[in-house]
Amino acid sequence: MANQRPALDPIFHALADPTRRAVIGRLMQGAAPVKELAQPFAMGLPAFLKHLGVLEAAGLIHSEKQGRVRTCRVDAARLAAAEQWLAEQRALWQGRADRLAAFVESQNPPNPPSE
Amino acid sequence: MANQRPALDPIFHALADPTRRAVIGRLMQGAAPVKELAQPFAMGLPAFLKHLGVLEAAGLIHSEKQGRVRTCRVDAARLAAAEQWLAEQRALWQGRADRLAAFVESQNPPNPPSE
DNA sequence: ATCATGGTTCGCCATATGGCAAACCAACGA
DNA sequence: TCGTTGGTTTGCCATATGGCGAACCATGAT
Repeated sequence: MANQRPALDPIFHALADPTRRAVIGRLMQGAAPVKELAQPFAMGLPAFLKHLGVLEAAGLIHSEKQGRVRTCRVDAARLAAAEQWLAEQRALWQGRADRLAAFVESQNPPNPPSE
Repeated sequence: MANQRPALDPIFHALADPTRRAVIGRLMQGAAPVKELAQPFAMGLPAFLKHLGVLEAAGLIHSEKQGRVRTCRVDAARLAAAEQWLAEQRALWQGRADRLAAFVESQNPPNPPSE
């Protein structure tokens, strides 16, 4: 389950777009063909296919074509890789000595350690 | 506490670069001036300052200048925003009907939701 | 006053990104 | 067979990104 570290660059890049995040959100609820995925968006198919290409290049989705319909599904493990990097950073931050001090002297906390 | 949802686009975009992620990782261990942050990288200062600008535009870091030294510190809450989005997606995925079915299939059958 | 240091700004360039329109291909369905 | 549907490919364009070098400030040290 703890798969090797995939390239984070393309993963984060793929997530840095609302269209692509929406596609992820949709696919998290189940696989779907391209047309259905594209339907909520105003852009044309070519532009949308580029987004799918970015997602697939990042390994966040896989697609399979049967007949003339291409069905896409998400690869949750790749998303987890991004989440894991973030969790690691947070662990670093939480382990900091000055945070401990700041927590102790919580007189006027403008940024409490609330995740 | 429940911070409002910052724009995810610039956050993920800022993270989609190894230089910027390294800066984050460095700053997670404590604040640092620009020169020290830039030192590990091969690029020139102008290019590096652009990276800092991207990070700061995303709200991931703040910087403050005293004398001629600019000191940067990280804003962990912004990172948490990205982490939270990912966690939400994972929750969606874990709640999926077909995943539930796959699990139930080997345990006991409460009620299979149709799709 | 002068000089070194730490940043900053300013053009400039190559490439990547995100979008379009239009033509095209491959499978259904009638 | 022929039209429709679902995707794909092919230019093409505007803007953004990531890097450079060089000139430029402002502060701290000598």
